[in-house]
Amino acid sequence: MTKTTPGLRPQPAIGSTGAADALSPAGALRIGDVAKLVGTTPRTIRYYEEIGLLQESLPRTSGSHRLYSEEEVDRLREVMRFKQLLGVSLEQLKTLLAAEEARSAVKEQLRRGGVDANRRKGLLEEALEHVEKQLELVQARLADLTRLQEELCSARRRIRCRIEELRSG
Amino acid sequence: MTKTTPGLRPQPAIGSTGAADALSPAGALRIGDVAKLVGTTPRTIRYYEEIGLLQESLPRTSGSHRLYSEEEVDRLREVMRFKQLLGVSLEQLKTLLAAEEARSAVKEQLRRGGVDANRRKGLLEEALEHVEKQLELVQARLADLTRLQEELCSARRRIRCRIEELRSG
DNA sequence: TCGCAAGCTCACGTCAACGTAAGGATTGGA
DNA sequence: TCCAATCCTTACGTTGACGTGAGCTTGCGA
Repeated sequence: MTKTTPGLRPQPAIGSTGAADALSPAGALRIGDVAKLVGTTPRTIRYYEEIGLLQESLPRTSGSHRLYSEEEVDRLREVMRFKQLLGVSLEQLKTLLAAEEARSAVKEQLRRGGVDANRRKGLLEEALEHVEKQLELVQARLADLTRLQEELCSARRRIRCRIEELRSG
Repeated sequence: MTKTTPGLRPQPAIGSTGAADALSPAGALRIGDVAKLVGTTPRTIRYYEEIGLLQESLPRTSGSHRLYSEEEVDRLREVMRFKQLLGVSLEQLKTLLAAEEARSAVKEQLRRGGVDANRRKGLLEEALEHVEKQLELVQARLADLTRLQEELCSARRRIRCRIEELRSG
């Protein structure tokens, strides 16, 4: 706690330098605010954009400061969550999270009122595939972890039993 | 698949250059065999030894080739399992896996017939603490993964529903 | 209008976790 | 005995995932 403690945990605060709502697009956030919200650093966000894990954050401000919508914040949250829980590389995450892109493409198409049913169905099925792939991974990991947990529990039982033996025997 | 595909998956084979049982100590394995068994490389095993994650593999052959017992292979398996499932650094693993050391100390003491009950109890309680720490971590991870799984399941449901709507509506 | 915190773009630094190559010693089978 | 495969140590290279300035521009509260 010598410095200013950059804060690794997500901050519930929203306003960065005071009260700041309704910037250019509705509810746009700057990179520093986003970083605090999700518990990371601006550099990391830029890096994720650099390697194509996040889109290029268009549009920016009249200058060239990045602006983020709530959706993009959610996307970032997903990225970090999958990264932490599945322990996969960012490269793998790029393909794994293609689902989100399909989903947001669906939303986008919905908003524009484009009602090409075939195209929508295609996008939905694509999204479905990706989600199923994610599920497979998550469930495989869950199975492994559950086995590990069981083994640890029985190890704990055995140890407790031995201690008990020593105490009474 | 252009090169020789070093083989990342654990091999069920045991004999390395043919049939090799009963070397110096009973059932001793050489580093290459161990690597194949657990699905890694000799370099990695040496590295783990170098940073103190594995003990120094004593004794060696009359030359200075490392020899491993089944116990040491199991230890390595544990290391890799925790690493993959918990996604922690090797440094953290060093403290986290101290449990195994306590447990093997107990076994060691048992084999030697040393029946200092107090010492044994101490070791057992130490092992218990470590196992409980491991369990906490595993269970926390399990909880997070379970939530993620549920969310993915409901996302899947929603997508399927929409596809169905498109099909019949 | 001014000032300063926060952003931007290079570009180099870093740290963990190994890979890889060099040069030589060991092993176990033919 | 001999030799190809394996192993040894030492040391430098690499890759992913950011950290850390430098030098400059922007945003915004006083």
